[in-house]
Amino acid sequence: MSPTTDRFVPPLIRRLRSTATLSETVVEAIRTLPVSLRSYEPGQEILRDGERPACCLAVVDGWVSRLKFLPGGGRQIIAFHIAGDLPDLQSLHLGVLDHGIAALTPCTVARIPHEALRELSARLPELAAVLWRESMIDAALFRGWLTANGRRSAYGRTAHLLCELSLRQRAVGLSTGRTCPMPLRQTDFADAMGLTSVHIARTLGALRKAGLITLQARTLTIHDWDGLCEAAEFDPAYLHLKSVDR
Amino acid sequence: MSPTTDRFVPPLIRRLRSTATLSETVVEAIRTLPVSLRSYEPGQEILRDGERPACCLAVVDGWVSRLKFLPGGGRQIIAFHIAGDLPDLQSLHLGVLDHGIAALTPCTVARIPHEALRELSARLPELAAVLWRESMIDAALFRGWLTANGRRSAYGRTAHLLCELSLRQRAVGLSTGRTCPMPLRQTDFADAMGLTSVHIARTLGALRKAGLITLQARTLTIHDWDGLCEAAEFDPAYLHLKSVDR
DNA sequence: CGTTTTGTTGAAGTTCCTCAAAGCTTGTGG
DNA sequence: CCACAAGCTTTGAGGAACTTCAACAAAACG
Repeated sequence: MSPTTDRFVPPLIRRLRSTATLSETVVEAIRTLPVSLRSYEPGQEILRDGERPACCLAVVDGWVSRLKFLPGGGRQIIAFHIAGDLPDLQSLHLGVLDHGIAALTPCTVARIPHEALRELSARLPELAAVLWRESMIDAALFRGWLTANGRRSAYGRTAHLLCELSLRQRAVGLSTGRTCPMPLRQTDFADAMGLTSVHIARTLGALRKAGLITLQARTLTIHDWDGLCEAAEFDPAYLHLKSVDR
Repeated sequence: MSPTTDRFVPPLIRRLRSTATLSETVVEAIRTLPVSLRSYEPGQEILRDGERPACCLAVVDGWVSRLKFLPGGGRQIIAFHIAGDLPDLQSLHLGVLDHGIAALTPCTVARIPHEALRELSARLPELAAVLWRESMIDAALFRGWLTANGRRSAYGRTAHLLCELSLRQRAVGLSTGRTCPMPLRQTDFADAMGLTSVHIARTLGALRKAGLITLQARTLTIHDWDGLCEAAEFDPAYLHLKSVDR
């Protein structure tokens, strides 16, 4: 196996196994995919809104965000992605990208040619099903965010996002215990939840004062998971994880 | 052809053709799908949150909404669906439903067994691709709503939703000219956009006073499409329609 | 034609925003 | 290793957007 494959495959498999059962055949097939790696600096654009990419992306390490810009200058983050995620699987069937993809932290991203994915899926329906499922989970997260942002207060919304990001990292082994990486700036929180960074500061302060979390040095510690879930009205069903142990 | 098929197929084909090119083979294949029709009254539940449906739905006539309820009593509508739409295509690969599906108006819905869809897609990769694409467009709408609700004022948001619903109906031949059906109550607008129905009343009043629309007798008339688009910062790209003529 | 649902309007309250300044981190070059 | 700059976070004060409560008007429905 090439060193590229060795870096690219483990996080992806880990992610796919967190939501579905993979046969060894599929794992072996994924190992044969021809990918190229590239690294990005925070803020750097990976794919531009309106592009017609010929590859799908897989996050190898670091964090990636997907975002839309409004003509009037507004910025909305629509998703955060961690190692193992496939942030633009949809481009396989949609052609034109309807949002941008950018590095949130220093990160490494693999590019998998559409061609290769299509061929392999055609030969291996099980792989096609896994990918389709993965793209459906992507959509489920949008639904989760839509209701979080639509019907929760700033306090509940923030708690909800922290629950989600903590659980997703835990599900792929990027965190254990009560602590996890949390590299988002307050402007990132703000643009994800449709608030201002000033209000995020106050809201995080309130969550801290309530004894639910601490957030410093890009690390989140959840002191009271049940309390945070309650504040968030958090129901992890929309993440479609195989096991939701805590 | 059975009378059931005769009612079910035309709107679906019309919808699929609005976003993709269909071969005659695929159209013929769709005609062979075994479906059953059922009618619902406004507000009636079609599928319940948490269910594991064994069928996909296709809207035959009327409007359907997808929604989530929060423990605290909040209600968020995450999508509106019109004739030809496939409102829970995702259940084909997701198993558990993470939201409810309900009738918005009197409507007729077709049920297509997962089994039948899977078999047919396996035999006809072109059909699988069309369905996958359709489910990706569903996700694209969530992204559109997420940014609309996150980064637009009530005024812009409302304008945006009206633009979308008008254009989607136009794309499948459910409206022509400046007018289209608009059966939503103000509470439906409110629950879709994360606002209160009282504020919707004021916002619709403002759009009316600005000379952009009139909305009465469940009919929307857009007097100034360009003006409405401008107020909405509307870019139809996220609908992924084949032609966006106006 | 009465009853129920839906829409409109007013007044007061809350949440969140804007503007602004100060404190804190993080990173960089000397 | 320190000094400084740049970016990020915190806090305050005032304002705008949206909500709540409430009453009434207008459709829709049987």
